[in-house]
Amino acid sequence: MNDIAAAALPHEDVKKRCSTCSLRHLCLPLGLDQDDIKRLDEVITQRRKVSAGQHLFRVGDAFRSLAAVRAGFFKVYELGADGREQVTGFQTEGELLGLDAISGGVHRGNALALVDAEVCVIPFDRFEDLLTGLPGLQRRFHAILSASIVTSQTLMMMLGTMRAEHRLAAFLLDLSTRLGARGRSPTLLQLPMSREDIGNYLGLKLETVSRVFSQFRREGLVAVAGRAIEILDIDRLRALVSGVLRR
Amino acid sequence: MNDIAAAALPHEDVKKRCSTCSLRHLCLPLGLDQDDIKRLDEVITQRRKVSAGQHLFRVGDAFRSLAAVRAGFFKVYELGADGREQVTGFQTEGELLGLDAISGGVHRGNALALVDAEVCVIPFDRFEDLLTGLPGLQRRFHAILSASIVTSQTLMMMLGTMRAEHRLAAFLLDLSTRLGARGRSPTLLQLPMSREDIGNYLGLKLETVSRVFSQFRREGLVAVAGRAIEILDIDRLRALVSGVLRR
DNA sequence: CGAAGTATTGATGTACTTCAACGCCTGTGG
DNA sequence: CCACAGGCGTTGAAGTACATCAATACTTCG
Repeated sequence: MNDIAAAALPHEDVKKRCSTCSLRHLCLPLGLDQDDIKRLDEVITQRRKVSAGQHLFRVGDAFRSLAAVRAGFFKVYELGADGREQVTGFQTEGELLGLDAISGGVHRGNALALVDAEVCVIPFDRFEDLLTGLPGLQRRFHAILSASIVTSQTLMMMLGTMRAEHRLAAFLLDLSTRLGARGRSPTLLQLPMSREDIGNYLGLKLETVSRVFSQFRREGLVAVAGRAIEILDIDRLRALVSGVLRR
Repeated sequence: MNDIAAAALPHEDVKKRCSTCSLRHLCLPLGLDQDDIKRLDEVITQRRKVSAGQHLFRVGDAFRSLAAVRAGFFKVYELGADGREQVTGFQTEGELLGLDAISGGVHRGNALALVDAEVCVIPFDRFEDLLTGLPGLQRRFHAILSASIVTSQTLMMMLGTMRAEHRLAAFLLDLSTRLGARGRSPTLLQLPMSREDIGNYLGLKLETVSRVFSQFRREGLVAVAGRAIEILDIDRLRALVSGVLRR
């Protein structure tokens, strides 16, 4: 099963798709002309490398800028009053970090790089100023914020109503979709996070995650080799999530 | 215990606090001058009454405007693929409805008035145009969107890590805080929603909600008379949520 | 090679659900 | 006015999905 591990995550360079940063990539279809892009480039100048195991920011850090992930994978998590951890999301290429810190001016979560990563730094003051002159970009930014609300609500729905197998299926499909949209293989996934992280995100314990993976393997839904996952029957996975397959 | 029912929710008029609408109220501390307020008033002209049991919008409705709740209480819920309901939030005075529809242009949830309600209609196109000219308002709007993300994430955390009693305690405290901030009693709550709605929101069954209410009553944390709730020991309730009181 | 982190699998425990019965309240029609 | 139905809430008994505890294997790295 080592072929899976080898084939997943073709980590070639992503620079072709966005010359400066993923946010610019997000904005290109918005009718920004050369001038607008130049102004955007003037705001987004700084890049930052974050190696695996390092934090990009931590709870309580002053919020001064958003970060657009250029490469790599982040886990964002909070710590409850009694120290229990709750993972609130996994962010990869083209996704923004720090949106929840705009209100409050302080980061609410810890952003940890799960693999070596790189981000574009977007100073928020200057970015907001820029928005007032670029209605298309403003509109886009509001849509991004709104989409982030939708993502959280979808997860809420999962945590509130779904069973363990449905949650894991939904998780795999979400990852597949997001990676597929970024030109990666939608069926060969190299998970950057542990079973414990997945479980934490899904409101499950790591043993349960492991058991469900094994169950999926037995049922021929996926091939599992540690953190390398191949989706074998995406239709049945989808059917599981949509509740067509009840027990 | 009828005194509780009588005392809760003094439903007198709210016009004193915000002459046109709750959003304007939100914006007043932002250094908007008379001119700015006038421009805001020109955009927010329409009000709409929604009587109890009526929907303000439904899934799939075209998104053209946000709604600021002036009075009453809404429940926003989604229906899963198989018809299961998931309540994503309860909105009251001064809170916005429809933020999740900005991306996509279509409402993702159903907004149902639990009691007679009234909203201010905020045409979103014109509102966005207005933002470009009013940096303070823009900033405030971004903060509102961001706060909405935080709210969802907090609920995620609850659903993912907390036990039934902790969830209900957190729910009561959240309600208490929000109503308190709006000049209502923070200890005498007249819940506008059923046990089933609460359970659905918290990822629990209605029987469980009922049992936990009874448990809280036995422990002297709250007085319960149907939907009229009096918080008797807010400190112990807080201790429960923060995990200080483990079993 | 040994140590530490990570994953799998089994046995047992439990928090919550499900099923069911009953009481309370409100409204409606005879 | 009372009878009765339907919605909502409470409480008990039994069932189940997941957690917890525990043993073992795998993977990585010094």
